[in-house]
Amino acid sequence: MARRSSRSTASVVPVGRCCAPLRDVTINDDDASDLARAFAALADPARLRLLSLIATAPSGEACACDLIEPIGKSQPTVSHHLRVLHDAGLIERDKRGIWMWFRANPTKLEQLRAVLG
Amino acid sequence: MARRSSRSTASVVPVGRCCAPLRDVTINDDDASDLARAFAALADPARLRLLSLIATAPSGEACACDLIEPIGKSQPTVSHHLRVLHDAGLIERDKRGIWMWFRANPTKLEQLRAVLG
DNA sequence: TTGATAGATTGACGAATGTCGATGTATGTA
DNA sequence: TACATACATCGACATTCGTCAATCTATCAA
Repeated sequence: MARRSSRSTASVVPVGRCCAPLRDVTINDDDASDLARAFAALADPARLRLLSLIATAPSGEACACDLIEPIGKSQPTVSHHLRVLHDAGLIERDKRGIWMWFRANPTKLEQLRAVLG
Repeated sequence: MARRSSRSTASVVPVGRCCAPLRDVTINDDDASDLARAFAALADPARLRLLSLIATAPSGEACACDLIEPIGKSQPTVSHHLRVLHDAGLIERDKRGIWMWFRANPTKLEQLRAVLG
């Protein structure tokens, strides 16, 4: 689901292209690299907590300002992790006024689920 | 960390304990660390290919001897990656004669799927 | 314009990771 | 016994990663 603004909030990793379940077809090298990047974004406790905090937010989105304290790391560190999640396509972001709002990208999550299926 | 193996085939990370879907309940720090370790095992192209090669093997299992050439890395490197997958609980292993046989652990894969759901 | 606030970026650092050659350890065979 | 094979472990190295203090940029209000 895309964004087409020029200051794009586009993610670095394409969403929804790859792949069949790992057990169905042997994955090739390129797809493996793309997928590995996505899983790498999930390979950190702080990022899993961020994703969970965002995904469980009542409105479906969370402001960065509300994510720093529960994570217990510095603002630059949280900003870095949010960037990694965004680059991996796992979250989308939207600046409104001074605040940056984040929401989970269910399409990407479903893609990863499919690979493990 | 490295419980310097006895001969146990037990995985380091417990299987099937954690967790509810990330979007249902905000994950706590301990569960996030466990999960991050599992996803870290998937965060490398060589390991994803190994897992896929094993999971797509006609008999459901693959010998290490047949995994080195398709990965295109040295024998110690492949051995290392197989160990990481095993420690994460993603594959099981079984030594028969001279050969070490590996198969995917569907329970662990399903656990990770559930977290992303 | 000035000041305050939210968040991103930079630069530096130690820790963790991927890789391979060399070597060690089982297992099977002659 | 001696030797070959399959795999694991060790030691070393370059690269990547997580982290924070300092700094920069954008937005809004007075």
